[in-house]
Amino acid sequence: MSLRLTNTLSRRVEEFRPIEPGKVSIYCCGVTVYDLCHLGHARSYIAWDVLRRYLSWSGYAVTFVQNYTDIDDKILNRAAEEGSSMEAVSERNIEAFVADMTRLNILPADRMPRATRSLDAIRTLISELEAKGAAYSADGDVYFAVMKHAGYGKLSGRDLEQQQDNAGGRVASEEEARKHHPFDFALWKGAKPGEPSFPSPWGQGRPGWHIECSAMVREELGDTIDIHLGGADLVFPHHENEIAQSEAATGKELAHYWLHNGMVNVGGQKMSKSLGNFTTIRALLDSGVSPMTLRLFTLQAHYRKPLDFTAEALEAAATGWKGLNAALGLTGGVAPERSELRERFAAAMDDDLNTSAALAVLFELAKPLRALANRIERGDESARVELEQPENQQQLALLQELSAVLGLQHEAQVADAGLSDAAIQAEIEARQAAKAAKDFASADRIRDALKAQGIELIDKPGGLTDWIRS
RNA sequence: GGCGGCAUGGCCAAGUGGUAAGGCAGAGGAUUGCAAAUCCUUUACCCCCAGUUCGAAUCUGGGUGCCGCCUCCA
Repeated sequence: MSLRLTNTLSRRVEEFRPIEPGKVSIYCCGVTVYDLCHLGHARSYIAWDVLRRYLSWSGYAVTFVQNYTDIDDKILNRAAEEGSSMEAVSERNIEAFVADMTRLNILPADRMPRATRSLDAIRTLISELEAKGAAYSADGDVYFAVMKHAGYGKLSGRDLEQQQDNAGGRVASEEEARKHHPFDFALWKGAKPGEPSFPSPWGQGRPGWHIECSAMVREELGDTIDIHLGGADLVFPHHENEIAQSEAATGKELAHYWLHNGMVNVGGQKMSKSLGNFTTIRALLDSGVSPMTLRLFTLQAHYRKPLDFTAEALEAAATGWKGLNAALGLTGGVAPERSELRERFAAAMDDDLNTSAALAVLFELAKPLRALANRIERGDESARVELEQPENQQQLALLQELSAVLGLQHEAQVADAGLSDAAIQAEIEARQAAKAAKDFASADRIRDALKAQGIELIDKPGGLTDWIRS
């Protein structure tokens, strides 16, 4: 079986066939860098990271491009608020983006173009559209004429005639007045006083949001790419407009496959900055949730479905990850050539990236291994011997291999600088003395005190006590 | 109003015609001074109604509830 993906264009699951055998070009809509990334971004980029890892694992040479939108009203607003500049806000948030993605073990894109560095490509594209009569200028702005593009609406299933009379939510503005059609959108926005602007044939100004992506896709990957990625909230208008611009200019299909991830919800509502119900990636990770827990949490659901973010679900993922992590902490092994479990894993992933089913394979692989790992942790030498058996070695290597495809990697126990090993050992001995004297109150006090410092005691048969940092 | 999607055990979540994966929680057991941790075992007929079928969670029709997009948004 080969990879099948849900293509938003057809709203169906389609077999994946690359333009060039063995190669895949991917463009992923990136972030507007006016603030820190939240869990919605994490979910999206984890999903696409897994797609990319799976394609690579399957033998494809993947070229992955992701953009930064570094000029936008929100960035300018933010800069004005804090009395800094557009560049300062962008740079800071790009740095934060890279740091957050790195923590989540998301592979960096092969190239990460920025809107402000792609101005030539943007201006060229707008000129072409203008020459083809698909764009018109009005008072320093340039708009795309949706009525001039026959395929408009093909991605989002929108009918211009039907939508026209309902403009609910649309705000009447000067900009609206300049448009020929309510769905027309700005390719170039004339400069406003005090805002950064760039020269163009239409005067000083800056690019509209949608044209940036069209230009960057083309510049980095060409007229037609294999896969275009993004959040479900980008289907309309962003991706619809992107298609219209690119296809009107080149006359070629922009992307063969459009994949969209579901939203992260909080209390049944979409997590978003405008609703203010968001948790940033770093706030969550800094609160003690491990990056791999977050990864597991998102991968337990299918990427297209909404994912409700709750403390309970996260807690469940944390406990689940603990088991996988224990098994992944083991070393050694040689993966078998063929394996029924590897085939099950691949079959699940081929089925529109069914990571939930793929994870079931990992849990199955990990089950006996984590038992061994935990026994070894507790000083059981026979477990060490069992682990050496070929069957376990193969299972371990396979677990490592498949986990890597999902970007799941072993997390070492968090080092606790607070207590030295010797100090902990001394406390354990004090507790043992108390136990020997049947002074259980003191013994419990010592145990609780250690636990409060992240040291967990494990009583073993024979009156011995091990400890681990929890 | 238009377009799209979802509804599976206490929670999360796979499964798209052949009799319900997996994770968490819970229960029982082992271990422990008691715990914790760990190990073993274990728990569902799929929102409602009607229909198609030998057979449906899975297909069709209707209903109910929820969500996303239509305005910046992963």
